[in-house]
Amino acid sequence: MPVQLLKIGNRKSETLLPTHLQKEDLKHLQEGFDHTNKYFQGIVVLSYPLTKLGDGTDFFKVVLQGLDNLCSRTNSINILIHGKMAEDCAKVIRHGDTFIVAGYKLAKSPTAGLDGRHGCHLELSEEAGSAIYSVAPKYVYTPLNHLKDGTVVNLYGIVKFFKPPYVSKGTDYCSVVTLVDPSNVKLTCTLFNGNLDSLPKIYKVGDIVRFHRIKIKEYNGQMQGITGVGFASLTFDGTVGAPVVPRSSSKVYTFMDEEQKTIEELRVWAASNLSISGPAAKLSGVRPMLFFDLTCQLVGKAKVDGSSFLLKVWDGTKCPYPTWKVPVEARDLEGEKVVLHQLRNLTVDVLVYDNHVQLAKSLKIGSFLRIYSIHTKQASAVDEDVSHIEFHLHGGTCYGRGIGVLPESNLDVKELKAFLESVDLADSQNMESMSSVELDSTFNNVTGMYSLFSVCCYFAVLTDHQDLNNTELKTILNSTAPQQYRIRAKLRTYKPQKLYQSIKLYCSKCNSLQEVPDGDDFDFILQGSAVTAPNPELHNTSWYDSVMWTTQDQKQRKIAIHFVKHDEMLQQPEDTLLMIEGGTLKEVWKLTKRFKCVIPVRSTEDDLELLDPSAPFLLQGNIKYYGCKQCSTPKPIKSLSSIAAEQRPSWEPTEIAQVLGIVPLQYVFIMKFTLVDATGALNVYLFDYENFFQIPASEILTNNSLQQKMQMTMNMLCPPGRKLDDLPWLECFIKSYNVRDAMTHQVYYQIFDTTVAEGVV
DNA sequence: TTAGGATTTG
Repeated sequence: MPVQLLKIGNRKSETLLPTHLQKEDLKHLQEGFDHTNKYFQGIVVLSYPLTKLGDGTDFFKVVLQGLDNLCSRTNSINILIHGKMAEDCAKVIRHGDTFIVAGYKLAKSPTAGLDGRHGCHLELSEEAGSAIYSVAPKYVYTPLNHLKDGTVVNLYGIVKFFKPPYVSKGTDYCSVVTLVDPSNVKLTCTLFNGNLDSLPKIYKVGDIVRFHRIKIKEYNGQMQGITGVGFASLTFDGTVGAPVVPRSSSKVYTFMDEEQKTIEELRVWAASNLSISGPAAKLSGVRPMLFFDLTCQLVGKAKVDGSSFLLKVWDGTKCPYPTWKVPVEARDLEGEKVVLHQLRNLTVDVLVYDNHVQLAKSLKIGSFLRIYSIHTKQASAVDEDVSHIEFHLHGGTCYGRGIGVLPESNLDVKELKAFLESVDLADSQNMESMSSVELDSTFNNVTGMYSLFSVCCYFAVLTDHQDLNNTELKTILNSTAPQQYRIRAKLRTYKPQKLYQSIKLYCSKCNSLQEVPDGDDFDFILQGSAVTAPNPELHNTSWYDSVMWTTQDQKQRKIAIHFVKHDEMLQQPEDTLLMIEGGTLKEVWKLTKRFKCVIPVRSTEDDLELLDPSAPFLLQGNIKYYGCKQCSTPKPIKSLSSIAAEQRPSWEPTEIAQVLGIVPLQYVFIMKFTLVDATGALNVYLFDYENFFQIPASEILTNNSLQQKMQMTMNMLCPPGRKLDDLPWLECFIKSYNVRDAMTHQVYYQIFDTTVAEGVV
């Protein structure tokens, strides 16, 4: 049996001492007594190094002192541990810890005369059925505003700043960590250890740490933390609702309900009191002249010179600028040749300098890294017309500059891995994914634009009805509706010119169209609903768990989050639906980054309810889902529990809308195209969810690159500043239909079954 | 011992 951790106290999740065991006093540890169901408890006052006996078995000796008479030397007893148990015990035992031993054999101590300890010793081994329990000490944690010079304390803190471990100029690794806690006091800690694993495994600002036995010293008029004997740390993800799983710097640690509660409270405090930045930058989002943290996979590495080293990395997205390639000897480049070639358009070269070289050299190809504070530098080589972007990890550790290796269990790594597996490599090599800068420069340069069109042209392709022949526009204008046609025409102009204005919300039940509300409307509704405090009686039901806290600012706003459970368990954040009361727009937005679905709600006397019908009833990723005010008849929130009870709740917006009695509005593109051919001109409407542009209308408002893609498509269909003769041909299907009222009759035309695709002239 | 947060200038 390995050494078990035991907490003496009254909490339910503790490993309990078997009930048949009874405490034995030191004075009863005598030959002739029955020790079968007895245990002895004492404090470690001395331990000897682990050794091997003549027969090769491990042997470990500790001295335990009884609790009743702490001063007397005869109050201590030798404990001799053999075999596997000796090894286990040697790893965890620390001077001053309390241990319980049971199932021991008692024998006369041959050294009693010399060491003055108890006349008998206790022998333990796994084979003899012995057990050792380590009694978790009751730790006291000092708030950061109560630290005193020269003390050794235990503390919790939220990481406000950190330098990932780096090789110091001495013998150890060093990591600098600045913490903050609800007392709003900061503490910068300088942590040293020769073993990388013994330093806190901090991956991002906002992580929460628990430090044990950290030395407090005053330095430059401020308190400072520094590692000392027995320093140990645990690190946790700081996201509200994420699983509370400690990343440990030591093999054995205590972590129970009380600690879990502390972490959850700190997360909640941090969520409303600290501004922790949003999602990390991707290569597709980099701009010149900035510093950013990159989560990526290492594809290749090479020595460059004495003070710099090359890392070739990718994150599955394409940098929108031309990137530099650091020239290295082929024989110096480590990494799978085939992979390096396959990913050549997606990898970027990061040059690391000085103190980072040693760590960079030791990195394994394929490992997942977070490179902190990479500098993107704009530069141009003598023989290049356009500038390129360079990635540098400069020397030094300012601003946390450095490299961290992330384990595969890390949530960000899991997400990145899944994304990397989904990347279509063929896609990165064709023109469609030509970086936007390359395209921009093509468009800004007339010669370039024409040359692009001389080899390729964009036009609409027909997805069906291939049997239809082309009809001239004049013929269509002279025909009665309704009919369907295939046409070949040029796009002379279109409305709206500001493409984002083409997005509307459409109700398929009452056929109404409306503008997409802007963020301010939603913010206003959220502020209004925050006036009603969450009703605690509605918290923690059979199908959701609730947390509530009050902001520390003057408003003393109460926020409640209800995490919907599945099978009585909380799900992973990426699968979780949660409901929030009293949150601000920013807080709601932050939650959507981490959790699958967010539903803003407010309390009534007997159930939660949706906010005003003009607010989104659901947020998923970047998308806000709205319901039709006329057609919806909202049902109580508890109707959601029926989806939560499904075997695999998928949290589809349509399904959520249905159970909540909401008729969802759909995002659509509405545009007016003026088409011309040799015979006439025709105004045609585009009403489309996603087929025409191959872009979902729901995503375009929140996605810059999709907006760029749409603009590119329109520039292809209707190149600005071009004469009519030079416009590309567009083929599509249109249908005519009648709109009548008492006074008027009009024929309208609409594009259907048409998708924009690239075609060669 | 090391570093003690507060961007390199390749």
